[in-house]
Amino acid sequence: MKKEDIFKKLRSSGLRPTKQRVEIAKFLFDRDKTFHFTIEGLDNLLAKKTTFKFALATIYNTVHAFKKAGHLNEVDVRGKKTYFDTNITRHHHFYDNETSELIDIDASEVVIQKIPKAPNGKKIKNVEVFINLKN
Amino acid sequence: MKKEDIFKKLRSSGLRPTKQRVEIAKFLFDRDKTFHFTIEGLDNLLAKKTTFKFALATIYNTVHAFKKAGHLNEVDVRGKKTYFDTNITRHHHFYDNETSELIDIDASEVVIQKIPKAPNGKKIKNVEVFINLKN
DNA sequence: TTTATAGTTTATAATAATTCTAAAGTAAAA
DNA sequence: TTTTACTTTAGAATTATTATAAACTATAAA
Repeated sequence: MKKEDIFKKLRSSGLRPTKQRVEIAKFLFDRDKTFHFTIEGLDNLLAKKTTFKFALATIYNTVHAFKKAGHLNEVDVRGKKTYFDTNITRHHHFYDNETSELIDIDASEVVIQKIPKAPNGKKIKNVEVFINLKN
Repeated sequence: MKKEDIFKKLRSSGLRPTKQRVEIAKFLFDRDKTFHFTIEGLDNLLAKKTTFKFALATIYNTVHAFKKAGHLNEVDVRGKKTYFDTNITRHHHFYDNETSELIDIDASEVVIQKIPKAPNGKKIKNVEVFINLKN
């Protein structure tokens, strides 16, 4: 992913391509596979993998800005920390309780035959399947 | 639900039937329909609906003791607060983002036709379907 | 029944994750 | 350039939850 593309990605979603945002975007989006993370985890990884120094608040700000712009998804996981996912397509998750690890499941791998209809006046926004794993 | 039954329920799961536990158990389990709550919500309701005074820590302790004993389930909901559910059978949920309300879906109302197999050496513990609602 | 003991409750302090604040810094517009 | 609006930052504040340790209480033992 070229620097220009990152700039475009940021600009097109109304985000100024600051040093911090570009570094974080490079780290998050320049990869082949989906990446799941918590803010704390991202903070640690950025500290290790980049020479740049980020305020924790900036990581919160940036991740939320990316999420708002649709570049990141938030995942429902039981527990205190919020998980994010670079996979923004509709998909599902395995969750390994032992390791607190999330694994993506492509939407095509889950077929639901029957589902109840939404209650009074409501509509179904989306259906998430969450598969808990054990050893 | 008679007081004796509550005593039994508590004793049989190794919990002394203290005043606090009996009151909270009555409030939680003596109802026809499933009840979903957060600790904060339960605290407010207990303050309104009972004459008894509970320390917040006791509510946390008690709810966790009930959960550990299998009388309550914890539900995965995005957000800071932990949700609990008096429905301890395997089931699914609607979640109404507008009102932060959970609605139970009976297991029989969801039929999944296809599901991926668990990764390397892991087993599937359970499958949760979470249906987000919109207006 | 008392007494002992082990489990409970309580107020408060501590912790953890996250958000807020306001000052200093920086990208882009004028 | 200069200005303006957006960003970053360190640290304070907030929120949900857990830990602590002293007072209390249900139960077992005498």
